[in-house]
Order: sequence, then structure tokens, then C-alpha cells
Amino acid sequence: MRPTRAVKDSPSSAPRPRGRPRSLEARRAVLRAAHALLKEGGVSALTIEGIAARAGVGKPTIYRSWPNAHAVAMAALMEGLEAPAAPQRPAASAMAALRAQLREVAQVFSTPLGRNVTLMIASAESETELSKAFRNHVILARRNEGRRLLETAIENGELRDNLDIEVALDLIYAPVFYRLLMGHAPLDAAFTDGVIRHVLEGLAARRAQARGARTVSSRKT
Amino acid sequence: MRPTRAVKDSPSSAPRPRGRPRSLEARRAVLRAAHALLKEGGVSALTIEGIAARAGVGKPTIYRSWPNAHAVAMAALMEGLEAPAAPQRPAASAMAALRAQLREVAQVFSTPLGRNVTLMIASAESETELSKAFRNHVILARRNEGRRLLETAIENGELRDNLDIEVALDLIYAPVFYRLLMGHAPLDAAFTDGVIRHVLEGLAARRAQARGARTVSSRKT
Amino acid sequence: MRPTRAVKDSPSSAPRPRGRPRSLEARRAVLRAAHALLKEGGVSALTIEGIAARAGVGKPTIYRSWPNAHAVAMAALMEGLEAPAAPQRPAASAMAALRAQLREVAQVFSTPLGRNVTLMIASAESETELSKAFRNHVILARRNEGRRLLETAIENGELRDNLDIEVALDLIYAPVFYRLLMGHAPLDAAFTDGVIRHVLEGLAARRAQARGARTVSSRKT
Amino acid sequence: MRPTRAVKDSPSSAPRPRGRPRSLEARRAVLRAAHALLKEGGVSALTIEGIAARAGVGKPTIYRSWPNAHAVAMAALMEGLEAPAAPQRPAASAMAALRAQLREVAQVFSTPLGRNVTLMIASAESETELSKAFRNHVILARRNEGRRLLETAIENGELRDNLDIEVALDLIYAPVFYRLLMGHAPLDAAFTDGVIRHVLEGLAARRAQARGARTVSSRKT
DNA sequence: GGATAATCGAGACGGTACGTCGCGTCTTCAT
DNA sequence: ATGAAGACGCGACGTACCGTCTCGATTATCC
Repeated sequence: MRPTRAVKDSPSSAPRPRGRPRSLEARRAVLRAAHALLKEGGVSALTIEGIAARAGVGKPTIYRSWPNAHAVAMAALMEGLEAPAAPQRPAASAMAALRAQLREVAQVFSTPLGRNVTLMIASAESETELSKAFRNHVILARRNEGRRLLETAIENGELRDNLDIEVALDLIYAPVFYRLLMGHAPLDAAFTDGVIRHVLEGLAARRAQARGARTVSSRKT
Repeated sequence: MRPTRAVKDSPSSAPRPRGRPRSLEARRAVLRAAHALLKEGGVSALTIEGIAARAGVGKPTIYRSWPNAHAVAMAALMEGLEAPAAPQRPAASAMAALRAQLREVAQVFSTPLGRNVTLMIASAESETELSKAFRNHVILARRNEGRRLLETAIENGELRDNLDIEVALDLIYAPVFYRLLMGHAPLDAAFTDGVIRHVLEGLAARRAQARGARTVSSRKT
Repeated sequence: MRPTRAVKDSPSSAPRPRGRPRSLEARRAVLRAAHALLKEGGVSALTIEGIAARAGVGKPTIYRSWPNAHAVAMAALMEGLEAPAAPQRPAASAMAALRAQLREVAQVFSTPLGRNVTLMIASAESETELSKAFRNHVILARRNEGRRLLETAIENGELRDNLDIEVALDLIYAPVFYRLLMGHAPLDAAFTDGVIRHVLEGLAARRAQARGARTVSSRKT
Repeated sequence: MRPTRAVKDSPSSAPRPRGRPRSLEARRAVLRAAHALLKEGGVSALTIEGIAARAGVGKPTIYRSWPNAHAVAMAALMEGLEAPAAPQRPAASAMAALRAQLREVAQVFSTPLGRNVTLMIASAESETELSKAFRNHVILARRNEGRRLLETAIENGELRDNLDIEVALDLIYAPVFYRLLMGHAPLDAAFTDGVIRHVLEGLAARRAQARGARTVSSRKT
């Protein structure tokens, strides 16, 4: 198998490869074309031939940098789906910020493109370096922001201090992607707010029935 | 490849087939072949040509019954992924039953086949009748069982009575599929139990009952 | 390797193949297109893609019947380079007929198409069934006609009866193809007639009949 | 198009070009590699990339000296197919020498390499300077030797003095290349000797039937 | 001796054609 | 008149070379 040397190796180890360097412009044209095709026709419209034709590039040029269309798509989307970085306006509380972020996540990933991205991550057949990077970039970026918020909330006393943050993060983000992928119910702000509310309050009955809940939970895990 | 005429020889009891009553047999062979291929090579290995060859069936015979490979796969899986019918042993409480069911779901869908099924649902590009039926069959069957348990739990006083059941169901099931598809963290019983525990107690800091909640949660996380 | 079953097997052994028979029309369109391309642009213009496009046919359809472009070309030319069957007007003698035939051969193979055909035969890398058939068809058809004429001439007493006919045939036909392929000198009727004359008389100095021979040869050379 | 300046211009007019001179070693490595590839895999194995890789040379280095693979091949072969210069042992007669030379020609060109060379000449699509030079070098060198022998033979009285030498040369050499390229019959010493014998004696009947032959030949040419 | 220039190797570039695979439709024959 | 077999037009796949173009490094001549 040909190497398909990664576009970017470790930064310092590079002893300047011998031949003509790869054209950054071609690379960019390919990613642009891939992005456009993905937006227009979905995953099935994204073919190497189509990308090459649209980018004005030869097929081998694409294969030189990526092993298959999937990888091109991921690379293209990593540049087009930047995390929105800063919360535009400071929220009243960490949980309020989280609620706002969850709305934003739901909105971004509800677009056809966002849905395709999610699918692409999900259907990655093998764990390549690129697919991990892509997942980290797309999914974990938000998740990390969420983790930061959760930690702040715990410090603030908004949340109890003995929760499993990873589980909590899954509780918060999973429903969005679940509805997105399964499509069994709408994915709107009402839903994400409902998620936040329920996950904060918990489902267990309070006051009088706290004991029952405790009993249930205290069973051997 | 040889025709593999009789996919299954009935024990010589039938001197009947003068005409062409082979249809049902052919269909079954197709579904069996599809199932096998899906298990062996994943979604990408499932081609109409492959199914036809393996089932000893002509391609048009397949197209006569299903519009495309996706549909065949779904049909094949609907027969191979039955809901596990009854909870084997009655649980101590509704939530205990739910916890057991969630473990079972996680286990079933963690198999390569289960993962492929989930992907197939997720990546259904258009909402066909069949894809809805499939989703209902695979996903909603469990969800309905869960809904029944939640309602029982509310009646029992295990859960508070003012919760949004649909949101609650998503809170419970989503994390399983989220980890399954994103693969960012393991999907085991410890996780599903953690999900149940956190979703019951909620994340918010308690005022009155903080002590009780903390006690529960402080068990091995 | 796929069989690429010969277009025509032995005639009687065929138990009528199972599926849809190959389209004769497609086959004809392919050969027509190949012929046209060969005529227009020579051997290098004859690509499978070009043929397919021009014939309105899929590439696999071509590969189903022929293993490579070379074979298609040969098949195409076998239908377009028929031997001219009968000598239009009966010649005064067998050698006169041979002289006329040699002129015709030189003329036919001097065309770009004829030259390509000859090259194609010459450059056949491996001895396939088709290439032998093609050579027989194109080259040996004329050669056989020539053999018949030589035999007649021997019977007539025009030629001596102790000559090696195969060598004689080579002596007659080879110069035409030699000039055709090497291009070191023109290939016209004067040349072919000169060949016939010299090959009849021989190069050796005569003892008894030197005079007669000289007389003959001294006609315009 | 770049000039592809001839490897060797006029000898004296050179004002010694400015830059680094072309590497003679590289040139030799290229020719050696081309020769080896041609011998191993035939014409189709001779690619610029293959030559460059094998010679340890950059592709542009090759293109700087030759316009295409064909030219490289010809250049490579011109150095590897030298005429055998002198007849090793003086022959009894000019025709005996010719017979020996024809044997040698048949033997040399029967090798795979010789066959490829011949094909290369035959299939030269355009009449470039190089292709003419190559043809002269490979084909005409022997032919010139043959012409010298024929002239000697005429002077000796071995051959009649009124023959067309060019036609005679074709009669002698053509059959070798004809059998070589068409492959319809073996190419051995028996054959070449037969050619010489027949071409000397002629095909026409002698003595009594000389008149018939003459009659035939004297028809309007 | 330092600038200039053409070479060298390496290899990426936009292309063209390759030969293969699978699609979904069709046609033919045997049952 | 149904079903297997399989050819059809089509389109994308991933590869091999084409001939051209940068690159950094080298090697010569000229100023």
C-alpha cells in the first residue's frame, strides 16, 4: 500500500521532504469542493471524481493526501465546523450558559451538513488517526466547553459536587444527537431546555419519597 | 457458483411444485444471506449482487420485493433483532427493571450487528414507510417498554409525577446510543447504571435533601 | 482472471448459455466505433473509453467480449478487411494474376488503416487465438490465394516444379510488407512488378539463357 | 514546448553553455536502464517512470535529452545493436558471404530484443530525425553491407549485371523480417538459405519453358 | 571569490485511460 | 407467467504513467 503520508506529521520531526512540496492551494480547493458537494447533495454526492472535477484537480492529487472520500470529507468539515468559541454574552450562571450552548449545538447539528457530519463520525468503520481527530474536533470541542461549565457550576454550588462529570456530560449532550440521528421526535429549544431541566432536577420523587429513590439507587452497582 | 436450487429441502413430502411457488423460499434465502453478510462485513459488504449470489437468487427477484439494499437489510434485521420479550425475572421495582433493561440494550447494540443496525437507522436518507417501521421495531419497542416502566414507577411513587416522560426516556436511552455511535468512552454496565443513578437524582445541588442525595451518590462511582 | 468467454465458441458444443444473450447490436456498434477511431487517429487513438463513448456502450460491455483494446481492434478489422474474393477479370496466365494480386495487396495495405492492421499483427505480444485468427484472415487469405496461383503456374509450366512454395510465397509477399513497415523506399506498382520479374528470373547470371533473361529484364526497370 | 536541445549540436560552434553541464553518467544510466527494461518486458514495459526509477534519475533529466520513451528506446538500442562489422572469415564467394550475413541477421533479430527493435522501427508514427537515424543504423547498415556484396557478386559474374539492386536487396532481406513480424513460419538457417537459393535461381521454368516465362514477364509492366 | 545559471535528484501537479465493481433495468430460457 | 441467470448502460472506484512544474542542492562558468 502506498503511504498516503499524513498531511501533517509531527511538527518537529520533518526534515523537509525531498521533492516538490504539495500545493496548499490544491489542498484548499479540494476541501472547498468537498464542503460544497457535501452541503448540496449529502454524503452520497461526495465522490472523489466529483471533488476532483469541481476543484479543478486530478484524482491522484486527492489520493496523495487522503486515503478515501470519507477522509476528505472529514478534513473538509474540520475546517468548516469550528466551535463558536466564546459565548457571545456572558450568562447569568454556568447552567444558563450550558443551556444556551446546548441550544446552539442542537441548532448547528440540525442542519443537513451537521447531520452529515454526525453520521460520518458514527459510521467511521475503522479508528484512524483522522477519524479520532475529527471526532475530537467536532464532538469533544463542545463537550470540553461543557465540562468547563459543569466544573464552574459545581464550584458555584449550582451542582452537587459528587457527580460523575463524564456521565453528566453524556446525559446532557446525548439526547440531542439521539433525536438528531433517530428522528423520532423534534429537536428544538423546548426539548433542549427540557433536557437541562430534567437532568438538573432528576427524575426521582422528592421529599417523602426520597427514601424510595435512595433505596433503588443504593442497590449494588 | 452452482444454482443451489432448493435452499431448503422439505423432507420429500411435497411432490407439488409444478408451477412456481418458490417465492417465499427465495425471500427467506435473501433475508438470511443479507443478515449473514451484514454480520460478516458490515454495511459496506451488503450489496445486492452479493446477496443474490449468496442466496442463489436472481437480482430482479430481490428488486421485486425491496427497492434497494438498504431496505433488504432492514427487513433482514427486523427478523433478527426481536425484542427480548419478557423480563426474565421480575424486578424488585420498576426502576430496577429499567436498569436491567438498559443493561440489556447496551449489550445487544454493542455487537457489531447492533451497531450496524443503529447506523442504518441513523443514515436512512429519506423517511420511507419501511424505515419508519424499522425504527419503530428496533428502537421504539424498547422505548415503549421503558415508557411502561416509567409509568409504573410514577404510580409507585418511585418517580415524581410531573416529569415529561418523553424527555425522561431520551435521558435514559440516549447516552447508550451516543457512546455507541461516537465511541468516545466505553459502553458497559457501570456506565448504564451510572446513567440511571444520575438521571434519577439529578445534577442539581440539593437544599433540603442534599445529604440524602449525597449519600446515595457517594457509593462507588 | 475473468473468463472473457470467446464471442464464439465451438459451434456445436454450446448448450445455450443461461442468461440474457449478448447484444449483437452492441457488439456491432463497438466494432464500428473501433474501426472509425482506428481510421481517424491510428492505433494510439483507439482506447476502450473512446470506443465505449462513441458506440454508446458501457465499458464493461466491451470487456465482456474482448480482453483488451488490441483484441477489439483486430475483431473490428477482420470485418473490414475482407479479401477481395475473386479476381475481377481473368488473367492471361497464373503469374499475371499473381502480379495483379500483388498490386492489389500493396495498394490495400498502403492505406493508413492497412498499415495499422499490419502493425497490429506484428506487435501482438502473445499468441492468442484471436491474434492467430486475425493473422490468418488478413495475411494468409491472400497468401493462400497466391499459393493456389503458384500451383496453377507450376502445372501450366510457367514455373519450375521443384521450388519450395512457402519460400516462394515469402519471396513474393515479403517485400511489400517490408517496404510498408520500414518505409525505406516507395511501395508502388513499379516495385511490385519489379519484385515479380526478379523473383521469376532469379538474380544469378545465366549461362545458356542469359540473353533471354537479359532481354526480359532490360525492359524499363 | 521546450527545445529539448539536441544532445550534441554542431561540434565546434559551442561557446560552452553557462550552467552545470549535463551528466554523462546519468545519460548512460538511462540508456542502460532502458535497455534492460526493453529486454525484460518488451516495449510495453518501457516507461519513463520505470527508466527513471531504475536509473536513479529524475524524470526531467530524461526529458531534457529525449522527447519521449520511444526516443530513449531507440537511442538505447542504437548502442546495443551494433553491426557486427567485419565478416569473421572471408567467404568463398560474395554470395556465400551474403548467405552468411543473412543467417546472422535472422539470428540477431530473432531475439526478443531484436524483435522489439524491429517493431519499434515499424511503428514509428512520425518520421523524426531520430527514427530515421535509427532505421538507418539498424536496418540500412546491414543492407549497405549487402549492397556491397551484391555489387561485388555482379563484378565477379556471380550475378547478372542488369538487375535492380534495390529490389534484389528487398528480395533478400524482406523474407526475414516478414517471418519475424508475422510469425507464420519458423525463421532459421534452412529458411534463409532457401531464400538465397530461390532468389538466385528464380522461380521461372528453364530451358524449354524459358519462352513461356519470358512471355509472361514481357507483358507490359 | 562571489554571483549567476543550468544541471541534478525527487516528487507533486493536472490529466487521461486503465480495468473492476456495483447499480438498477432489461431480456431470454426453463420450469 | 415466474424466476435464475446474466448482459445492458452507467458511473465511480483506485492505479499507472504521461509530460510539466517546482523545490533544494550541486557544479560549473563568468565577472
